[in-house]
Amino acid sequence: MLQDVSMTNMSGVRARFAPSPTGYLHVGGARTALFNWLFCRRHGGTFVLRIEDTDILRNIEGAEQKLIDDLRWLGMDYDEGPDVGGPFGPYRQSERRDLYDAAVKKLLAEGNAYYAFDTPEELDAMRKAAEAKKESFKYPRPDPLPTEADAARARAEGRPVVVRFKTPDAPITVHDEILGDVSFETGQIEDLVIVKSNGWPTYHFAVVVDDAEMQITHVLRAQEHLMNTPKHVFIQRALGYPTPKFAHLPLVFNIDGTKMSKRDKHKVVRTAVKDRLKTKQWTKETAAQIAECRADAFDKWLDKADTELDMAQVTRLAVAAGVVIPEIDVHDFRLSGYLPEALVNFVALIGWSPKDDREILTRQEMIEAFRLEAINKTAGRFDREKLLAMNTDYVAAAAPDRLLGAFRDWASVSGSALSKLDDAVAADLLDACRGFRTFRDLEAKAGVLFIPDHAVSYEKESVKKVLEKGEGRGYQTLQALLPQLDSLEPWTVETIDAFIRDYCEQSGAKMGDVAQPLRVAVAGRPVSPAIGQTLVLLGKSSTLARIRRCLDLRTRAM
RNA sequence: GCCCCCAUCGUCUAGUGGACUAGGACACCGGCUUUUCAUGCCGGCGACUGGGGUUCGAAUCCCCAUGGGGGUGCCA
Repeated sequence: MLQDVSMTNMSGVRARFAPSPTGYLHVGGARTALFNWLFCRRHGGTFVLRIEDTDILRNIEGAEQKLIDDLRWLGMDYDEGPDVGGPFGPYRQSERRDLYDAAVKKLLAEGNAYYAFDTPEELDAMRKAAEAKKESFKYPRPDPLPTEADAARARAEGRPVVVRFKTPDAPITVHDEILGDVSFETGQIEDLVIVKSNGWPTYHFAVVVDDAEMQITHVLRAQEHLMNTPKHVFIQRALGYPTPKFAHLPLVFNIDGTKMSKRDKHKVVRTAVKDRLKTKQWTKETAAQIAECRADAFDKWLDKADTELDMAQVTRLAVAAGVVIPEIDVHDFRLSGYLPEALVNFVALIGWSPKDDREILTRQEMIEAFRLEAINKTAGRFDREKLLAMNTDYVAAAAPDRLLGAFRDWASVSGSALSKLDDAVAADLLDACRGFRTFRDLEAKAGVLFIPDHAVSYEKESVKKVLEKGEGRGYQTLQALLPQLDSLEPWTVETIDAFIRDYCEQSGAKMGDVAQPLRVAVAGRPVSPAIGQTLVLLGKSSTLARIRRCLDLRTRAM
């Protein structure tokens, strides 16, 4: 097994991405995964996916699969992981309990760890007391240390029994590949819990054991873990493990500098809903009806309890209030119709740069240019505008096949009605909409062409402006156009465009005087692809049917 | 409070003592293209947090201040 690994991994680099299965992959997590992936690919190393599911209560059913799907969508393949196996498995911490148990046993036996029996309430009280005295709380190490017998007695009494690491009384300096040396004085680090009262290891302990057991050489993780590093190094030393190289990545924030969090989704919708309530457009009852939830749940949600409503309910409120829920998870961007390669490129540029003026880079170019030393120390902000611009560039530059494939993926994942189009029509649609920014935008622009003719609704303003104005000049144009379009053969972009041009020449009308009435008649609003493309996408019979219906609706209204 | 990290246009960044009147991209503003909406093209605006050093010379090195952020859990 080990020989097998060394044959394909000349550099010996082994890095991992270690998410906990609590939901979809967050863009911040995706960036961490990406840097690990780029680093491994750059050095011909091995990229490992490990699921950190030691907090049994927080694990969410199906989250692991979602994580894997998102990683795959982004194109980050891993060499070892829960679903692909590998020589250092299993790759779920919940399946590695024996390893942790053996390690604690060793620590306990050598006097590097000890039992503690405090209840959460007692700990809380100690922390509060310290805070009241403006002191920083540090767990008071008992002297003498409790014995195995003490632990047995505590268990018998029903007290919680945890194991704490006996942090050495020594200063420590850890080297970070990005930040340089970071020093901590003696006594700065408390005796942290390494085994919970339910017997499972804490993150700090499991991560150390697994990184060593999996022979991880480089730990690239978010900077929020910097303060954990000395703890981990102390534990590594006590266990006789080598210390991997650390690289703490700068954090990623929202554009306003706040932390990117799933709560932002609720926040945006809550603000919009409160606005509706304030302006009396909605009452709490109507809002609860829109959300399809109980009134008390709605009240609680409004009062900042995010967990009271689920995303489906919040989404209904967002749609009704006309606000867009911000994308936070990778999956959100997928649903919004972004290209994974654009997201990857964009995210790579937060905290890293190839050190020249290139911004659009292929995966291969990123791999070749990737250096740990080129990673910034400064936190970055997630600028959606720039992502959008980058996605627009990627869409414009994508090969037709690739674009079609991505469109198909988006249509099926998002459940768009456009998923029913056959390849030829979808390709025409993509072509007709050139310049679109996301697939969602494309749907907004041309989706109406693929609904039943009788379902087209007419935007009042547009009808007034384009059709009714000037004593119904727009309608008159449609009347004149109708029989001629009816006899137009064949029905192609070229023939339609030529026809409209001729019509304009003969009648002295401007292009807009003809195209706009047609557009509104056919789409219900003044927005659609170029008129020739629009009509071809629609097909001749639907075009005629929609124009007739438009005219008909007018007579009925009069 | 205590500990730790960071600091160039609004945002992402280039810059590692002289080539800096600080470069690029996004956003913004103005113009052009256009049958709509977009796209595209051209131009413009716009930054070294402050103060002390070091040096012939500092965006670049050091110190202090200020600001921002992270940590301070039987979460990861």
